[in-house]
Amino acid sequence: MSVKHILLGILSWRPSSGYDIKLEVEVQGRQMGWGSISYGSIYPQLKKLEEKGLIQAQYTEKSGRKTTIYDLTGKGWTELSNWLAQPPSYPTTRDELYMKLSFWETAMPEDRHTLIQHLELRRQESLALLEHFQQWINNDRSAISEMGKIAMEYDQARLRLDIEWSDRIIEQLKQPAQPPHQDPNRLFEKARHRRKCALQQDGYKKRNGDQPQ
Amino acid sequence: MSVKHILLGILSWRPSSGYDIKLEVEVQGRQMGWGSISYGSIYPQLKKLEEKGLIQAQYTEKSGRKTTIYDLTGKGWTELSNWLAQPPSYPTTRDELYMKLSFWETAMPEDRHTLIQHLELRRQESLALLEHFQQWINNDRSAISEMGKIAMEYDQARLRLDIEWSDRIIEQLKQPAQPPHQDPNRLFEKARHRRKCALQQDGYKKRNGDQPQ
DNA sequence: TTGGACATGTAACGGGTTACATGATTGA
DNA sequence: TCAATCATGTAACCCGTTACATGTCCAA
Repeated sequence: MSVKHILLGILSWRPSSGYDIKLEVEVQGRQMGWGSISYGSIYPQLKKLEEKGLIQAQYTEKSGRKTTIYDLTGKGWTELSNWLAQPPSYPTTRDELYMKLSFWETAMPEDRHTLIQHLELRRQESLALLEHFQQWINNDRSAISEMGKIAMEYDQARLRLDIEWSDRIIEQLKQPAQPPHQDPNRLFEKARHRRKCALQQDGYKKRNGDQPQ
Repeated sequence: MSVKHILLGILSWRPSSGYDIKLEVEVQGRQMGWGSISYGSIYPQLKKLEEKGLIQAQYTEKSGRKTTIYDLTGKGWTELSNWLAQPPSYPTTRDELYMKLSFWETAMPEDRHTLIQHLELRRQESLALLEHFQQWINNDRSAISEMGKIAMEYDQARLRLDIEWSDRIIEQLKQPAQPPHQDPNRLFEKARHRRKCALQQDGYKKRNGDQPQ
């Protein structure tokens, strides 16, 4: 889950410097849905892993520049295996768009246009990622294992679903607003009222130069 | 993206105490893919939001117990709207299973069984979540907006895809191992060799009581 | 009368990013 | 010679969780 394991994993592919790792994560991470990892995270962690004897430094020259290449030790390989054998925890995604979708009705029901823009942005980003993928998977430069391929195909399927749903939601948002699917306690009505009152009161305060507290 | 906005969002649904919010996030968060938020995060943040004048406390009695109910102020509502109007950032998911899938080939290619177990666990978890959803969406107790419904349907579609793919991958893993999809530099071969050497060397050290460093 | 839900808090810690600092090499 | 890339690091900070502390009310 942590940077530590990602580093061990990347080093299992090939011996690398901190700089290499950063680049690798930048590229691979794009696919995998993790963003990049900062140097402030990588270098200290590499030191720690070396102290623990999980990786080993080798000071070499690489095209004229000196760099420190790390590789896994036996202990490192077994540590990596142990981690892989642990049952993975269920992923949690904090999708800002999804959250905004859930709060939209109470906070700004009158403005469907902005929400459509958000969805179009998302659609476009997913599409870009999908294309990036499609050219990656057969680029003949990168090593892709049997499982790596499966994982990528799965990712592509997910992206296609995302795009499909973006379209579907945009379509619906262009139609006139529907009443809530269900609302046994008239919550949305109340929320709208609370909002109106709160905004009015605020306006009143401003007009009279009232300071809160 | 932060706790702050989630709190404002939840409070837009209905005025709530810190305790209420925790419960709400527990239930809703299940669906939405965010986990829960700790009290250590909620209460201090509520104080801060009150200081900033985004929310307002009201000390009341609720079925015999005194609680502090917060509600949005006008300023709070506009802050929430402003946030909603910001283009959402593309979500990053750190899926441990996905990562393990990518590292599996180099670190433990011989053990496909454990990986199958991971996938079966994932399949089962996704299925449970899907069922939870299906009963939620028509429970006639919760308020579900037009967009909330769409979001949930999208989630269900995603979960069904996840389950479908778990099955597909499990199926493939039960077949004999395939060679890499592509590997122009014989990376996987090399990795296997590096691993073997590293483990042997480690074994050697142990046999001779050699201390690292 | 006791355990469990309700209810609120805080201090220490952890894991990460940001921003900053430094310097070597290379190609335009 | 100057900008870009390669390369490594650190200190301050941010945001959140964990663990702990405290107390009330209700039902079995």
